[in-house]
Amino acid sequence: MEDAPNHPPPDLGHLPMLLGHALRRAQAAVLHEAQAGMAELDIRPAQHAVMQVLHRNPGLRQSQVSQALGIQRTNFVPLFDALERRGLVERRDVAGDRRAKGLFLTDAGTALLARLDRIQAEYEARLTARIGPDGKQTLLGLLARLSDPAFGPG
Amino acid sequence: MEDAPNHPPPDLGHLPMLLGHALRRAQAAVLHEAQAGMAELDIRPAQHAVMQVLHRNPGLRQSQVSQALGIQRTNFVPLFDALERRGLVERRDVAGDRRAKGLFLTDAGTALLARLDRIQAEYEARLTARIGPDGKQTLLGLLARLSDPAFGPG
DNA sequence: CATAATGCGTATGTAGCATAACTATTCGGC
DNA sequence: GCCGAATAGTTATGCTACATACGCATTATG
Repeated sequence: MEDAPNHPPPDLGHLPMLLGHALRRAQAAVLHEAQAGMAELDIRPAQHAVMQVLHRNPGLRQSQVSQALGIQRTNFVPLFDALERRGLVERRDVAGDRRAKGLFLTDAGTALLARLDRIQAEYEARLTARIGPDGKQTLLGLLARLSDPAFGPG
Repeated sequence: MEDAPNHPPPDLGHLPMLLGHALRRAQAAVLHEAQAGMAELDIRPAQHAVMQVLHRNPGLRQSQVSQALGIQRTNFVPLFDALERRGLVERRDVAGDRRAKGLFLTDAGTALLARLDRIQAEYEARLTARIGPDGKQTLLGLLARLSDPAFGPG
């Protein structure tokens, strides 16, 4: 027959009721959609986020950007290197502290960011369509409380 | 001073309003908590899930288990190998199909699973406490709709 | 000025996820 | 019965994410 072999779906027990499991699956699905959209531009979501932060905060130090995004300083380096090799961003020396590097978007980076933002808006809209605007707000609130216990019932 | 340097928090723009971003952070936080609980037993969440499925569905094939959990067949092998080396599970030949292997928990595996389930219940309760039982149900519903578009508004 | 702390970078290891290719076995059509 | 397609499992490999330890230059502190 079509594609329904003798696979009676296994009994997953209460696994679908576990937050970790549901989160993992949802995150995988969403990530997949995000990557599909940006794959043609060869930019990963984390890199896009970096570019967005730099657009609003030119000159930030690496440690500030990576901390703001929850990326480890050490893993930030190759991620940013790849962007710099493509001429989308650059490190400039900081006046007054010769250790630090200020991070900036180039013109090419700013241009690409505009395209990325448009793509992002599209799939964000697709996702929102699945749960409705209210659902999205509710979801964001719940996720924030899970991420950061300090959020309380806010 | 303590640990409040001259870091004025960067402007993240609408990044916190993005589902992908919020999901990634929440998933990282929850995964961290899960791993912390099971680290002492040297079992990872995916392995625990496999054991749970086998407990309810003894004799399942590898492809069925991995498909049910959203793991690729190919990555399932080393994951299961590790469990088998520890004597927690086993592969048995299947009558009627010499290609297939039926998967089973051993007694040791069943015993360990009980401990894992208890640990899991604990941190699941901790997580639920952060958002309330209603919040959890709402969250699970929204995540399911994100994961699987077919879920519709059902 | 010696020492600690900071900002950045390198090296390394592990886990997760994905693809291609292989063996053994079973199935389908003839 | 035989041959090609499909299936179950496995191996090999690469890439990304994430974590830790360490080193180097520079700056801050006492």
